[in-house]
Amino acid sequence: MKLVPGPLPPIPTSTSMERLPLPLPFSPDLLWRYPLGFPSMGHQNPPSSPLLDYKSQLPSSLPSDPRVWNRDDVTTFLQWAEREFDIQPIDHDMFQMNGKAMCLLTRTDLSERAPGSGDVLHNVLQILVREANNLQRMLPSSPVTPTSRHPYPLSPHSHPPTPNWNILSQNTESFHSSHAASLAAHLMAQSNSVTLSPAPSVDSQAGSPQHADNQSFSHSIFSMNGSNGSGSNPSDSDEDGLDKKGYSASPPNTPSAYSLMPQMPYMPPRSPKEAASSPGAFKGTGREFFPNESPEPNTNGRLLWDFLQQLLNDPAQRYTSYIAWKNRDTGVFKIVDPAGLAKLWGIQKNHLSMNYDKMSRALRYYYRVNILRKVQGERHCYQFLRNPTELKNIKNISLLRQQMSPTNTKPPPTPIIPHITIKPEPAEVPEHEVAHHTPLEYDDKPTDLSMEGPRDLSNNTRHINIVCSPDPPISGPHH
DNA sequence: CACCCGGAAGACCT
DNA sequence: AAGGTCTTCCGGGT
Repeated sequence: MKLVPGPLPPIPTSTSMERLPLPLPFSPDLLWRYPLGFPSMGHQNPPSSPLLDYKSQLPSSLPSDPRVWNRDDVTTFLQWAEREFDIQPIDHDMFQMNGKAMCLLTRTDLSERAPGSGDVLHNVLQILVREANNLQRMLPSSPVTPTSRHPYPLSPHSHPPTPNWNILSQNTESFHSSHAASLAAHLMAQSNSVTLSPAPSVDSQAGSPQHADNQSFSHSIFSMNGSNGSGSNPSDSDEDGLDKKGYSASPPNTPSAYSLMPQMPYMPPRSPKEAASSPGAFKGTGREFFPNESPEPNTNGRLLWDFLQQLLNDPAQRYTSYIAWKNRDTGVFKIVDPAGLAKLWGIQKNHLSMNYDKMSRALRYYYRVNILRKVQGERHCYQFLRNPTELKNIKNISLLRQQMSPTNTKPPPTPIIPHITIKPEPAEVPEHEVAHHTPLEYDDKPTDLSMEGPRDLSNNTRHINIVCSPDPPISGPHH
C-alpha cells in the first residue's frame, strides 16, 4: 500500500476521507434511465400548462403513454399535433420510430426533425410521459417483471453508437426528490408496459436485442425504457438510491470506504471483501425492494464502470474533484484527479495499493468491450460507450461471448477503433435505424471482459466482432 | 516523465 | 470448478 502522496490524501486518514465524498444517495442509474423530465424529477412545471389539457384530447386510439406507441401511433400523434397546435406540417418520415424512441428525442432533436414544432412536440410528449408516470405510480405496484429488467439481452452488437446522454444531465439534480424513488419504482414497474424491445428491426440489423445497446446509446433506453427496458438497473439504483435518499448502497460500498466515509450508509459488510464486492450486500437492502428483480447483478459500485458512473452522476456533485463529465451527452468524462480517483477505487475494492496505473489498466480492459474508449489527445479523458443500463446488462456479456463463437467472430474490421468524433445523436431508438447509427463501424463489438475469450481472438486485439446473429440474442442462462 | 497500451499471470469473488 | 473482473507487473510507444 503505497499511499499516494498526492493531493489526495490517501485512504485511511480521516482527512483524506474528508475529501471523500459521501456515498451516493442513489444510484445514478436512474438518471440514465429516467432522464426525461419525469414527473417528479424535473421541475414540476411542464413547459406550458395548457398542454396538459391536450392529453385528454389525444386521439382515443392512442395509448396515454407515448412510450408504448408504435410507429403508427406516432404518426397519428403527429397528425393530431399538427391539427391541434396548428403547427407546420411535419415530415413524418423524420419520425419513423416508435413512441419510445420519439420520447427520447431531445427538444433539439425534435426541432431538427420538425422545425418550428419541436418545442411543442417536446412539451406535449413530456407532459404525456409525466402523466403516464404519475398514473403508473398510482397503480398497484406491478411486480417488476423480469422482462423489464432484461428486456433485451445485449446484442453482441451493440456498437456504441454515439451515445447521447444528455438526457441525464437534465434532471440530475432533481433526482433527489423523494419522488425519484417512487418514480423509479413504478417506472420500473411500468417497464412492462413499454415496449422494451426496440423494434425488431433493430434486432434484425443488429442482430440482437442489443439494440438495447444501440439504443441505449441513444439513450433510448433510459428514458423510456429505461424505465422499462432497462429495468435492470432500476433495481439497483432505484432501490437504493432513490428511496432512501441519502442513503444508498451505492458506490462506496467498500467496507473500507464505508467505514471511512461516515455518511455512507451501506450495508454492513459481512466480510471485508465481501462488502466491497459482493452484490449480496445489497440484497439485504435494496434488493428486496424489487422482489422479482431478476438476476440482474447488482453491481452497485462493485465494478469499475459502475463505480465511475456513480461518482460521475452523483447528484450532489461531490466527486467532481476526482472525476467529472466533460460532455455528458456523449459520455465523455475526465479523471480530474487520477491518483485520488484511483485511491477511491482502491478503497472501494479494498486494494489500498491501487494507483492510476493499475486502475487505468482496468479501464483499458473496457475498451475491448466497448464500454469505454479513450478520448485521444486528452489526458485522462475517456468516453463511456454504453449507458449504465446497458452496462448492467452487459453483465451478460459472457453470453455474448458464447454467442460469438470464435467462428462467428469475424476479423476485426478495423484494428483500431476509430476515434470517432462523437456527435450526439438524436435519441432515437428507431426501430431499424438504430443499426445504421453508427457510422463507423465500431465493429468492435463488445466482447467479454474476461480475458479468456479474447485470447482466441486475441489476435484481433481488442475488437471482436460479434457477428450479431440477428436473432436470438442471448437468452440463455448465463451460467 | 507521465501517459497510454496491451499481454500475461494471478487473486479474489460469485 | 469455472468463469468474471479486475489487480499487478511489465515492456514498449508517444
